[in-house]
Amino acid sequence: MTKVDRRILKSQEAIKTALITLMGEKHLDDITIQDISDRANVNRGTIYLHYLDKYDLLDKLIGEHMDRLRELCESSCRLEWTEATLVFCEYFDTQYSFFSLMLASKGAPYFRNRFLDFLIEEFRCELDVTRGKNLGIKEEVLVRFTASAYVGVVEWWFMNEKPFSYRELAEQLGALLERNL
Amino acid sequence: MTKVDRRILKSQEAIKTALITLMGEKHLDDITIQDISDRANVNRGTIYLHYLDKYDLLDKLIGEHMDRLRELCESSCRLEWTEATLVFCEYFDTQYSFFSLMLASKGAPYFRNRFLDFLIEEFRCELDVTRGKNLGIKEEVLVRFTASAYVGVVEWWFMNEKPFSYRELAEQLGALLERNL
DNA sequence: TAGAGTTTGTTCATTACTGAACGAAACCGG
DNA sequence: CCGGTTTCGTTCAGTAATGAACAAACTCTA
Repeated sequence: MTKVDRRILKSQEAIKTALITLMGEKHLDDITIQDISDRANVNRGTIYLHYLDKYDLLDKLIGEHMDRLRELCESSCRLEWTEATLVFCEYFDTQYSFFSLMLASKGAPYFRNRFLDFLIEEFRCELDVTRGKNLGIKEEVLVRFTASAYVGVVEWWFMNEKPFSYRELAEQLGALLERNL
Repeated sequence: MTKVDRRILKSQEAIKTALITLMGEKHLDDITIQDISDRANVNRGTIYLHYLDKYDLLDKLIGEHMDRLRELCESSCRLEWTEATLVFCEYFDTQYSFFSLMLASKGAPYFRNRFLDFLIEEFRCELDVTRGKNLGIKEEVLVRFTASAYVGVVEWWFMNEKPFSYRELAEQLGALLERNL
């Protein structure tokens, strides 16, 4: 990873936080590129230097969060699901405003799918259907089943404004994962 | 006032706030240009593009506050001293962290003098020693007398961490000014 | 649906900022 | 007092961001 010009990092950072705060105020469709550049205090053209359009911007923004979750996953892949889930839920908690915004906003389905795909990918490489409790169950089915369940619970947790701590969430989810994977 | 490139404004803003926060942590003499550029997330050379050195930077920073006070003065020059002082003290209050930092830090004497000079200048053009209560008193003396008194009280107010509200400060100062100018 | 006004996406020349490098000055521990 | 290290102030070629302009697409509303 070669060193990136700080101007690029600063511009992108400003643009991304501008989009996030704007999404807290109105729907993505009602946000113009001008709105974003104004809020980011950046020339309108600068946005096009880094992103195709606002959807690409949101896409990359979500992608970065998924990447960070993936990193967390890799750095704790030796752990059991219970502990790995704790690491995840801790991240959810620290990024609460972002995730709840993503799940609550109009763009929710898009984010949901990105998150689902991410989990499917992660679960797949940690799985073994050739023995044990899952003998006879198709990998594709098991993975989809579990990932959907996972997303559903996380989504519910955010939509209900953290009805309990992220530690409890992790405990419950962890137990259910152990049972199924 | 022609429109300034936003890059200039952003750089200068970052550099100035970097200096202010650093001055809250250590003495100006212990702050290096590198410290400032790191904190501002700006190339070291960029600082030299705008300022001669850290003293010039502080100088310009103080100057801007004096300019703002001068503007306040002009936009309310029709007012009596009591009301004009209220406008001043309100500004002191909103910029509390900056002013108390300036008066508390090692560079205090320098700031004090800038503030004193500013007041002397302002008082001088509002003054009339050819009649009334000040007949016979030299302008130079009266102006210096009053400005020093003013600075002394403001300094005391900041050093003692706002022993009372800025409104009270303005009332008291205003009354004393009316008596002397 | 016509037409006025936005928003978009792109181009262009200019400007500010960048990282890297450098010698010179200042600082500091032995 | 010396030699090593830090900080300074400056140069440089390269790059990112800028404001202005433009035609095209889109969105109102009359």
